[in-house]
Amino acid sequence: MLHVDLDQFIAAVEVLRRPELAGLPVIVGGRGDPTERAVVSTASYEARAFGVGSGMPLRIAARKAPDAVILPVDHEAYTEASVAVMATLREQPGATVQVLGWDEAFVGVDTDDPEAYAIDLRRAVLERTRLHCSVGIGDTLVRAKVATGFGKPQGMFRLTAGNWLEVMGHRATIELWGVGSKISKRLAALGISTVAELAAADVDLLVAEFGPRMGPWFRELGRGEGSRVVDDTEWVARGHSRETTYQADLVEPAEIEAALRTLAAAVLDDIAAEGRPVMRLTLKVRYAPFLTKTFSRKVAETADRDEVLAHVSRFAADRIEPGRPIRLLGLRAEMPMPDDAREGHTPTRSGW
DNA sequence: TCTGGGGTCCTAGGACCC
DNA sequence: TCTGGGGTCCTAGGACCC
Repeated sequence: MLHVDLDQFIAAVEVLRRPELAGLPVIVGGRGDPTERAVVSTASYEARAFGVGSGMPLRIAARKAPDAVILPVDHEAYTEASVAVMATLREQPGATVQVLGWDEAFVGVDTDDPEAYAIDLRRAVLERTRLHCSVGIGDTLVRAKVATGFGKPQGMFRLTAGNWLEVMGHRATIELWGVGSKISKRLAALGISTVAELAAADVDLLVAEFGPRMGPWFRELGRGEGSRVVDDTEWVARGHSRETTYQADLVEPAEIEAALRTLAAAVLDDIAAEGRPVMRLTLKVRYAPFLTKTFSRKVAETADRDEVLAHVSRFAADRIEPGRPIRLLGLRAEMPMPDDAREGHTPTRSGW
């Protein structure tokens, strides 16, 4: 199977509609104002050369690359480009497409020459959308996904059971898809630093540290093993959420109430658009400067807006500490899964 | 340097039931 | 004195990804 990942997707979309930006350091984030609380969504390769990367506070990015063009995030433009890319992938002969995000997807295909297929696919995406992508080829989803990193930019790479350990064995576990900084540190504390060590680790040791599901799963990850199935069943959201970081901390009860209503309205609009009820609410509060609390409450299934709003108000009154400055509020609502989806696999994580 | 926003899944521990 | 065992449901929190 193949994994397709667009190169510097967001920055590339911006450059397409402003050709004069080609070759310049471009940073996209927040409302495009580096004096605000916001972070970098994407930086062009030219901006990355200054040490700017995704997730970095916009203020810091602007300091590192003072001449960079800083643009606001434009979700609609990226969604539109993404739709065109995914449609192109689905048009490829024999392709099964599993979308992972705006700018990446797995493509399942039965072919004797995946490299030739990948070349055709990259050309088709470029012709249709003027966007460049990189392709990973693998015999499992994990190997295909990891392979893409070695193909970037504008290239391709193949990882299989045959060369996995040769290519990945000596690398740090954090280079695996699904191992982040915390897990890599916990693994290191167990004496497991490299992918090869993880692949050969004692599964009981991993179970004791990470539990009955994650333990064995991490060892599979070290071996590059996992699902070989590209799943194109339609995505059903488990929930919807909104969160906002306020430019000035909230203190007054009235402004907190108003902020919550704004969040709730947006979340309820998303859910109403799907015609589904609400089953559980999660409230997220970040007290200044950076203490984050989340609270979760199951509610009687309802599609009634006022009822949900009343739940949110009561919940907030119960949980939010009065008088303490609030930097962020978030609200997530979860929906019951439809019966047909509930039975199925979960494509993102346990599907590996 | 000071940390967005939208998602998913897993684990632990307490309450409760038989 | 020492205090079952299994199961489900619920909430809080952790970790990861794009």
